[in-house]
Amino acid sequence: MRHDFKKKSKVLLIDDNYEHLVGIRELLNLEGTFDVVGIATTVTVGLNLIKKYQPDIVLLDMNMPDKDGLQGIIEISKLDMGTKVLALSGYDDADLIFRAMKIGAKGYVLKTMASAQLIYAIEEVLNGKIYLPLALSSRFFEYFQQSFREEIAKQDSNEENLLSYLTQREEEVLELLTQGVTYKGVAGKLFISETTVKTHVNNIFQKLQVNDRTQAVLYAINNGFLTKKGVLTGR
Amino acid sequence: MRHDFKKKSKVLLIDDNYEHLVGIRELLNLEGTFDVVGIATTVTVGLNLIKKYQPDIVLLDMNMPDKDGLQGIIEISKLDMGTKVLALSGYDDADLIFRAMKIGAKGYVLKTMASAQLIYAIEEVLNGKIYLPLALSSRFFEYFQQSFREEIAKQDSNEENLLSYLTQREEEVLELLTQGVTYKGVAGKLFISETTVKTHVNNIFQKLQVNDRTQAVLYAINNGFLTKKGVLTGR
DNA sequence: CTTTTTATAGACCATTCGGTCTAAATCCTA
DNA sequence: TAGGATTTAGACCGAATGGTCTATAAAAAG
Repeated sequence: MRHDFKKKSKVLLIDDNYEHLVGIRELLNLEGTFDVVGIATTVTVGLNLIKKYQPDIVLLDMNMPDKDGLQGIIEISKLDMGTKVLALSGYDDADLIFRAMKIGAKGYVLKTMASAQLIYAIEEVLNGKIYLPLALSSRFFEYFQQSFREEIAKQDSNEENLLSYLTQREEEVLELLTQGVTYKGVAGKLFISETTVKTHVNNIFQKLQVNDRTQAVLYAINNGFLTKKGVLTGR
Repeated sequence: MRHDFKKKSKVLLIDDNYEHLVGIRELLNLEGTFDVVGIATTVTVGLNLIKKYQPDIVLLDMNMPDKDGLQGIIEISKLDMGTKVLALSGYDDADLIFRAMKIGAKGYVLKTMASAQLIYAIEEVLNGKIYLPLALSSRFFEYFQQSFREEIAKQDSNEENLLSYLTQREEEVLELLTQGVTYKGVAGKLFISETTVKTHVNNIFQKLQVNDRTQAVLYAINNGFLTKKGVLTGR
């Protein structure tokens, strides 16, 4: 399903570089299928224009003087108007790309890109797709995998993961501990005596080599206990 | 920099469907630039072949009988031989794609794809790149953004986040609590009396509406306290 | 220049938690 | 079936934690 042909798509531009701003506006106007409803050189002004004109898409420069471009994306999405954000930047900073995509940008393009590519990116995003140039998506994936590397290393290391020494029952107890339940509470939920819970908990401490419940909970969280349980699925 | 021309790249195939396995082998042999050093119909056998032949790349079917394909990726990377994994699957399951990429797959291709595309994907991965067909990378990004949506929602909701009521000092104390430090420990680290720490902690409990330190720590973790502090950056 | 907030700290007490020891019933395995 | 692991549970004690109240000095807000 391609986007609506009858109405021109409403576009809003936010960039602190006025020359660039006007340049893009001219480019989009020449294209004929876009209606640039507003331009802004600050995020704050841009947000007000978005509220007023309800554009379909916003081209947002990541390097803004008044506010962080990332914060801009968050605030636009908080308006909850379904406005799509295409991030613009001069640099192919992997971390920036990752964070922009993470908080909901529909695409990320470099200012150095050919104008035809920019047009294409805008159209793709308007059609509900996500646009990342090949080079940037590579950077993205590298960063993505890197950021999960340590996390994975912990979870898959069956040999070093002290959690694997826990018995079934101890896991159940630990799971309740990670929900902030007290001895009494655990006893009630598992239908066993409070003393028994204490015994289990003490054994857990021994196995995880910690001294108190807080440390046990932290160990569990930092070593994939919850993700294994499916409590935090999707992460 | 393209990959080495002098030596053929060593490829290993793991797929429980023998017909498919042989088909791909023929395809790669015909291509002439690949050396299929082994084929396996189970992950376990595949792992042994990898140890023996040290292939440059492994084409790994995600839908295996003996072990999960995801587990296969993890175990291959645990061999720590730099073996690249190209995931094969019959379905474009967003969750599966996401998880495969998360744990380090260098690419993901559908079995229904044209053989020329498969060849291309293998070459890209061998050249150190990451290959995802456009359609799949869209699915990936959708899933990616979806999985971070709730997390973001919490962190940016300044209005509902009880953490914002904490004073500077209380935040410092809470940060130490999230490291499993005791009253005595906090007192020592902040150079204040133990009583003072208790006062702060009690105030924190009031503000976060919890009853004990474990619950406070859990609230902090679940509401972006650590990520704001930059402790878990990159996530 | 007041008022409020924040940071500090003590006293007191009840509750919870953690450590250790013992022990019985059950389950699993060799 | 004998031995080991698991789950259950009690007793006892000291240490840590949580609740409440009061109070002072400094800092921030008005």
